[in-house]
Amino acid sequence: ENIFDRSRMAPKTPIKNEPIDLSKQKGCTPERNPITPVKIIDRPQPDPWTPTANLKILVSAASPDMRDREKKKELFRPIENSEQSDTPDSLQYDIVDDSTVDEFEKQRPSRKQKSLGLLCQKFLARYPNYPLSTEKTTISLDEVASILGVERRRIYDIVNVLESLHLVSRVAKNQYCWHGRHNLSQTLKMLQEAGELQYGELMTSQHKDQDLEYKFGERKKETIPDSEDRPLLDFSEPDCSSATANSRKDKSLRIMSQKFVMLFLVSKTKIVTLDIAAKILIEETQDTVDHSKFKTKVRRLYDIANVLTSLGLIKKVHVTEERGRKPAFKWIGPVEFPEKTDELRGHSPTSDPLPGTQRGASVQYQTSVTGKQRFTRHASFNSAQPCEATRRKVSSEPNSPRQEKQDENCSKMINLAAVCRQKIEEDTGNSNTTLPLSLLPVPRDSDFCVNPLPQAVFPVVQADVPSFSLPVGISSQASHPSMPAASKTENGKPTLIPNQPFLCFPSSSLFMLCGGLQENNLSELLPTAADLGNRHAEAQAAVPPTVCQKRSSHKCSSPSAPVDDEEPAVKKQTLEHSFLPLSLVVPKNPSESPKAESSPGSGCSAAVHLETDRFDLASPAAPEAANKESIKPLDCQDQEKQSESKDPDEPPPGNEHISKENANQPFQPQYLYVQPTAGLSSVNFLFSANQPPGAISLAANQMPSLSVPCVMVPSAALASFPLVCSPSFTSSLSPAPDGSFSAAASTNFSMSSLASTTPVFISTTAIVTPKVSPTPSVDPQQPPHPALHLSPVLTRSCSAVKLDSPVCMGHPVTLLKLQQPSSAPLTPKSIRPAHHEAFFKTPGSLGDPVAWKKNEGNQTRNASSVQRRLEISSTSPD
DNA sequence: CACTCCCGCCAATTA
DNA sequence: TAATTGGCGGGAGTG
Repeated sequence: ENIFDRSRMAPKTPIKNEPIDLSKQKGCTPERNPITPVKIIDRPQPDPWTPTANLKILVSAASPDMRDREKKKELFRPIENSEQSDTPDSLQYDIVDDSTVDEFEKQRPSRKQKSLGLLCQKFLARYPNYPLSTEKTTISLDEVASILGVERRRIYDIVNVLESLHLVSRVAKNQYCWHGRHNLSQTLKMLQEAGELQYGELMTSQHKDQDLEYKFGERKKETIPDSEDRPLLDFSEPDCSSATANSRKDKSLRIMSQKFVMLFLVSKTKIVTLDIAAKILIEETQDTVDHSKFKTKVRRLYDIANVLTSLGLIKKVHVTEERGRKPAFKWIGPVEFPEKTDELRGHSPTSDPLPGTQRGASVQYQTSVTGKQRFTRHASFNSAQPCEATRRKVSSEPNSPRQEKQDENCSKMINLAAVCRQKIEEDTGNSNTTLPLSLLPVPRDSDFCVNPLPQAVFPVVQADVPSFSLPVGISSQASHPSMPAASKTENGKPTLIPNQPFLCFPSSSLFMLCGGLQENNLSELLPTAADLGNRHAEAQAAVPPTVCQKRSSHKCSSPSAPVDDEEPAVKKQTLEHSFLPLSLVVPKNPSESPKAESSPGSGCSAAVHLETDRFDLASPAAPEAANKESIKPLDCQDQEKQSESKDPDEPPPGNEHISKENANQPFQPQYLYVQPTAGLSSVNFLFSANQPPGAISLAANQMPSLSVPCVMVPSAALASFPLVCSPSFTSSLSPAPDGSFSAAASTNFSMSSLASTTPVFISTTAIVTPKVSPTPSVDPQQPPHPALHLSPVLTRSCSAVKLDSPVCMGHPVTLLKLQQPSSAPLTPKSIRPAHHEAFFKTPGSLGDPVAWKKNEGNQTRNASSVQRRLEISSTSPD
């Protein structure tokens, strides 16, 4: 009801009997006072107050009961359906009201008065739709239950649905955090996308609902489980989830709710009949569905529908078909989301007139900046929370900031990945190509990270554009809400992102990821960087829109995370050997730096690890991410050595440290070049091995977030491209015009090693396209850019990515092997180990092996990816 | 009678 | 073991 205007928010309030305890509303905005007789109808009525309204008000004032009545009416009326009208309705509505009003007997609490819908309204009335970000409103189940005069059970029903839409998130036992609708659109967008993947075909293929039905029958099998069971939107971490995963927890209401919403979003008509929804939602095959199950499902759908209705997202209608009239619900919530995901999806980029990147970016940017809350950064996003399991465990503690970051990071990373991927495809022209990384957020996978990222968000780089760069989120957004500046993408120009360490070279499908060297500084830098970035961006025009943040850590992981380092390490190694044929190129500086010392091999391994591992992991999030500060050099020997000279352990105070280096010796970044292996055929990765301490770090715990400046180059590309990337990116990126940067820049080229391999150059300096005017120098002091961290998330995303990412749809993507513990072939099937399956299964799916298999196409792949995820998680624990 | 969907048992999970 | 969560379905209101 209140959805649209907050101004009107106040409403309903007083619940019938109970005295409300305002105190409990911790965060509530002051404004809300009770009572507005709101009648809002679906239609946006600018001015709520109609003559009738006044009347109503009076009435309500007079008696609470009356008020209730009114509410009910309001609530239900719209539902009552009618096909719809727009304005007229309201009028009628009012009229009707009056007439009918009397009928309602007030006293006895009719069933309706106890309806979930009404209850939900009351519930919602207590919290602002758009709470100030500053205030965190916590919801105590007990309190609410008592206030609303209902049993807790009912509150769960409401909260679960709200949680599925991320309007609230569970913080701890009995405690939920109210986020409001800030992220609703993002969530919906995600759902829509996810829905398209899952049900899209259905919908598209047939327009009619009826058809859908039929199709469903067939399709149901296919649609399966994996995705289904897990909360699509929950951006939880996969890993975690896997562990506990299946329990009923994530099973029903939440997921059902999301699926239900997805159906609406996917449906052209925006109308979904209950029975169809029920059928679709029933995991089992349709045929098997026993009636009882169906009935149960329907019951649940009503529950959900009531809540959604209260949220103003749907309304009840009836559709008449041959068979008669069937109950149905119509989506009345937002339909269009800011960006179309499609762009990402695959549509040929080329066709895009604008440089997608920019465009998308800009959009996103705006979005984020503006009203919507940056999905990325918004705290509320946290809701995204890590997998439930995890969450719950942690439940006692309120969301840690970390989580937030992670989420954000995840999303950013994903975006980035998506971009890259797309880019690759574009450049390559070959969609089929297997990409080493599939960064795209897959809906299924999305569980983990995906937040809100609307794919659309990703800026897609257009072919025309020479290069694009993605800014990686810098520090956690939290710290910088203002990231926006960075995001502008003004033109497609090259690449540098102010904050962002990643560079992608469009041209040859090369992607460069450049990390600012020092993470440490990031935090500090960011702000500055951002500013600079803006300017810079403007000046240069190439601004990356997305906000990828630098790193992400999983909340799960804590720095101290228990996770065994070793295992991951082991895995990594294994992987290395088996999978990655790496050729490491370590360019050393001719210069003095001792760092160079590291042997390529070592470097490689380290680097590799980083990459690989993180693919999944759940491990502890690298703490580093969390703080910019602490990232230390990884285990890389190289670094260590390097660091030794400096102080390995100590993360240099960043700036100084850096400055020194720059001054004295240019950085010499080492890059690891990963040859395309079977799996990776299309892309090569270059990671710089020697970074200043800050640059690459593997967290000790495996969580390594990788903050590495790295370059990914498609193998093909290598041949042709000369790519230059400066690890120290800073200069280029950072806006700082000062010339500090210069030193570093020119210095290192270590062509030699690279040369052997390819024509690619990586230089310390950032040399990018011409456009980027390298502003000469950045302050050495300010390490302009945060190093890029591949957050676990990212990694994970990579690994996790399904073969078919939604985005890719058609293109099978190969997962990075890195993740795989074993050298097994990449094929999806082979990949999944039996035991994994177990994890994978959802209650529903479990039973039906056949179904499982059936899912071949996408499903299978998905499954595999999922499994993979699971696997990892499972293994590590072991 | 068909829809809705409230109610609350009771199992799974957590604390 | 106690408390939370939440699946589930009987069966009661409503129209």
